Amino acid sequence: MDKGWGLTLDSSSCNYSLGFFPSKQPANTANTLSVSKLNQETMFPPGLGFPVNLTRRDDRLPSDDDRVVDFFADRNKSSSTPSDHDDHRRHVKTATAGISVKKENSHLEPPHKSDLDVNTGLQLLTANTKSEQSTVDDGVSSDAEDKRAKNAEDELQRMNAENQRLKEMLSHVSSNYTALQIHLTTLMQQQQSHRAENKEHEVVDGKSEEKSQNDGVVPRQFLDLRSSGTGEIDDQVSNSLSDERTLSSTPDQNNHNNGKKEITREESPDSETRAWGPSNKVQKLNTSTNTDQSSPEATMRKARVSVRARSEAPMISDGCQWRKYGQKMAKGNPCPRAYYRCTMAVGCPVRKQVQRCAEDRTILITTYEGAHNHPLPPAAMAMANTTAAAATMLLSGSMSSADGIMNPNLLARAILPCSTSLATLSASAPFPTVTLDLTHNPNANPLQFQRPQTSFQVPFGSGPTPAAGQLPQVFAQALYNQSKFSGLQLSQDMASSQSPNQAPRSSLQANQNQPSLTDTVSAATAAITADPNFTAVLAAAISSIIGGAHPNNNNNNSSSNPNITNSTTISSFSGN
DNA sequence: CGCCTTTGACCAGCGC
DNA sequence: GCGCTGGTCAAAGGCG
Repeated sequence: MDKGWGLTLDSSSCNYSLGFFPSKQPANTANTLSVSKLNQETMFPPGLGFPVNLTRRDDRLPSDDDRVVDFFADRNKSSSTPSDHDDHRRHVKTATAGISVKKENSHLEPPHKSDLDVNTGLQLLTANTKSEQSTVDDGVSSDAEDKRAKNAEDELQRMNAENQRLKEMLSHVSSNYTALQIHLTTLMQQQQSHRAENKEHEVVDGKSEEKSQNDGVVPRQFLDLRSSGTGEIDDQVSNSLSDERTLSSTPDQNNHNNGKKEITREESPDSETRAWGPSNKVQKLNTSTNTDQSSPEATMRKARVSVRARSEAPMISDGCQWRKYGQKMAKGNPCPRAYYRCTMAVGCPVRKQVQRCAEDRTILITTYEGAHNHPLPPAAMAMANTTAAAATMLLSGSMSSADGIMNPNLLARAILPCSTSLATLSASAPFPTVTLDLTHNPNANPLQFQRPQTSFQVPFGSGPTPAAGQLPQVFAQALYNQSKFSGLQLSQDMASSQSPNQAPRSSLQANQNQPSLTDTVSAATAAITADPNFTAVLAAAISSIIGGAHPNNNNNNSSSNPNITNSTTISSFSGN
């Protein structure tokens, strides 16, 4: 494995890891920061675009290496009375503050005892308490109590010191991330200026690039921050980003798509892209001031994600609870448009419109607006994170563009980098809108695929009808397509037919040529998409990588879903 | 009884 | 200013 950012999925330990891999390091020895699926409080610190292994130990959850749990187990065996046991439990919980950080073979600094396992002290405490217990049993009184108090005090001090060290580690990681982000921004700016000089060339290159995209040969690896030996950001990403800017700045380039409805500025006569609520102000806002950008909620409220999916049901099942508050006949569409608001929490700003497509009434157009301000059930995480990520990228893309115009190609490919025909941006609409066209789904349902050895269960909530439950399928299909082009590599038994050294592009070809591998990929995709934490990680990663993304995504806390039974390494960030 | 849908009224923005 | 349109509100009624 080369140097760069990567995401590893270790389902055997129920961990996702997103980290920076120094050169030639296997994933499991990389300087990764892992997110424990078992912990309910997986954190995505606002300043950090990637998850940090700052997890809270939960003694209700079993873990092989959780020495807190082990300690309690020992206490359960040796404790004389329940009250005594509870006292010890409280004591230890207070001492450890319930926070542990595990760093795997850090290359940033020499391994430290506390880095390897913060709970080491607990072993000592266990030994101490055990010896104390026997002492008490022998009838020796005051000296033992003093000794115990002293030991407890020492432990408290030690834990405080450990906590301090952990804080330093966190700030160190945070500063590293900030430095990387600044570096990325600088490189992108340099590339952009460089590309601007060669704009004439870009016009020509743009044609060939568009052709390649239409052929579906050249993937956009939107999470590929793999870098060269000096830790610099891959040129491909920078080129890609600057290419996008160049292309978007020349609208004519977007029309070289053989008449297909591709990533273009949507000239939709459909009224679905019209103003929505206070959105009528948007045109003013676009032309006058962007003061609302200072308000994340306001901007999130404006960004809209429209999903087109085939469904016979009146409304797709996305896991959320909605209340219909209005229905209108929209111009140009004989089908009424229904307005829903999220009722999973009081004051949740998320709304959605549901309307059938005028041209094809089997297509249900669902437009989401806003970000949930409450925890979501697992069934709702996929959709919520997808829309939130799309909205975040839409806004961040529009803000980060040099000319102040959002970058449709980049954004659409960031959402669905594999299939440019699936994502459409509407710049003409009052609101910046991402349209995910998920109606092109000729393949079999990957979620229904089952490997002989492994069976993946999909936790998405099924709708009242099969059609109503189709949405996760199309999302999985979209991700499946993405995986085909982003070099999704499966390790061990998941992809035994593929060499681990195989280049991602080769894996692309392998995917196209080998049905078995395609099935494997689809199965893995199903498993991955079935897990809401993955989408959370993905959304956070996307948000952080695209740059300046609004980190206040509330969709990062979800319950675990340890359905994946294989150890899978996603090297979709690998590129060349 | 509480929650939900229905549906007409109301409001705001935009174009003529 | 007026009409059109999109979006929201809220009263009324239905349903479990």
